Amino acid sequence: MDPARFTQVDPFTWRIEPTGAMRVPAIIYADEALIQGMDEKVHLQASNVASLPGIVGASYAMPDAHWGYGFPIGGVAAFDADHGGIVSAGGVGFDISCGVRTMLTGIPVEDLKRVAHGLAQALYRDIPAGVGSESTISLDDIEMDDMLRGGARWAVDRGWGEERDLERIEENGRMAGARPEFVSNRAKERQRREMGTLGSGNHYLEVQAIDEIYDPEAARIFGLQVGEVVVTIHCGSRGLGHQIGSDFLLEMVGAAKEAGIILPDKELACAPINSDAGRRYIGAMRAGINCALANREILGHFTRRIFRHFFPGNELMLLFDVSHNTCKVEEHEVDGRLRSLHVHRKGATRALGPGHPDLPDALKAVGQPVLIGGSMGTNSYVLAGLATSEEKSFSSACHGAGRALSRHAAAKQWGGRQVVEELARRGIIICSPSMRGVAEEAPGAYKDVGAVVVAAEKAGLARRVAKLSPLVCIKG
DNA sequence: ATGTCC
Repeated sequence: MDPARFTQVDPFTWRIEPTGAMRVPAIIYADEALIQGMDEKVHLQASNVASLPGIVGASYAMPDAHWGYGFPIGGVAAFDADHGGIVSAGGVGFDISCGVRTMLTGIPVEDLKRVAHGLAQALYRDIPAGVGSESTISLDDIEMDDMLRGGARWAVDRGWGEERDLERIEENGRMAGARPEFVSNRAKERQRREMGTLGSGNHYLEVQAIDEIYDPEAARIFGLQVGEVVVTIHCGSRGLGHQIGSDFLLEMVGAAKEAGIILPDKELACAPINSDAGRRYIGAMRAGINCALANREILGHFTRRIFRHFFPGNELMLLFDVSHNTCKVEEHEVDGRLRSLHVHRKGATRALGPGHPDLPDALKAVGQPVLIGGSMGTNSYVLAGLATSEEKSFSSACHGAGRALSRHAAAKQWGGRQVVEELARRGIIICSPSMRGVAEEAPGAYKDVGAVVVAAEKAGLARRVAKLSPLVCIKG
């Protein structure tokens, strides 16, 4: 995008003044190079979101923002129910509660490398990955509803996780207010055999080395040490979340019309928070959040089992589990007044600063771990929340590198085998059921995640704590 | 993202 289309507030803040139907400004956090490389559609989509009823503050886009369905991916927007605020399925995203968890192994990189090939094979064999992948777990109707109400808490109670994980998961592992009765039977049917599966696209399980520490005090509290290994899992609510999104997108087109909301783009379909469709979506979406939390907890459990086979007695400690596709009710200070807002984060990570009451005691001094997934074969980062992000982005930060090339363009440019071989030469083991998928996820198809996290840090959204590099990647 | 178009 042409930087001249913005009012530059500071080197990392770019503002679109309200024009036409926009009720508030749109604000993008990025450096000039990221703005120049950013999808043209982000300007339009962030402006469109700013026109929706009840929006508070501004429509925000993170440094990794790119074109999405209606709302940009990397978008943050908060709405006030008492001022006609809306909720939008497209503002959450199709993969409800897609997110990242990182687990600490305490294993030195040298020890891991000795068993890397066997470990990769075992992970690939036991972690179902790819489109339509199914696990050995099958849920009947009662179990399904228990899972949708209980999230990771349910998984722990069923023996697929550990009690102490829960305080390291957003919402302590269980999203309150979930309403399984508002989730369609079709959505539940799709999920019946998909618990504990990775899915496809940009989802992965990665064994990573801690390469560099930027903030020694935060790293110490997070338990991150250079030369040790961590495991990061990126996935979401699989078929169930996707079906909830599809069901309600359709319904919200009608709901918006009924409420007299003029949509600049049909993909912004939404419903007033205080409406039947709005309330039902929120209840169903929260059930979708629990599905994703349970899914990542089960995947963590499978991972522990495999690691213990190679490293007897090893305990994988959960650093944190955080979503980047949600709509959550949160208290935020706006113009000196505390307001209850429905905060949509679509491809944006919650990033609570130090001292936030929702953080576990052990993390209060440094702030929330903000887990930034790189693309396959590139670095990932662990950031920590900053107090400044509260007023800048309703306590949100970026979520990953963001695509530079479309899936189609990437598949035209590279072959899957070629990508696997090139990464193997750099000592990175890739296992995937889909060579087409590997080509689409080639490192060159993504922006530089390093530039994204520096921009997030300089903009005051979150600060860098550690850099991770991949050793083994199980790719969906 | 997604039983990648019921």
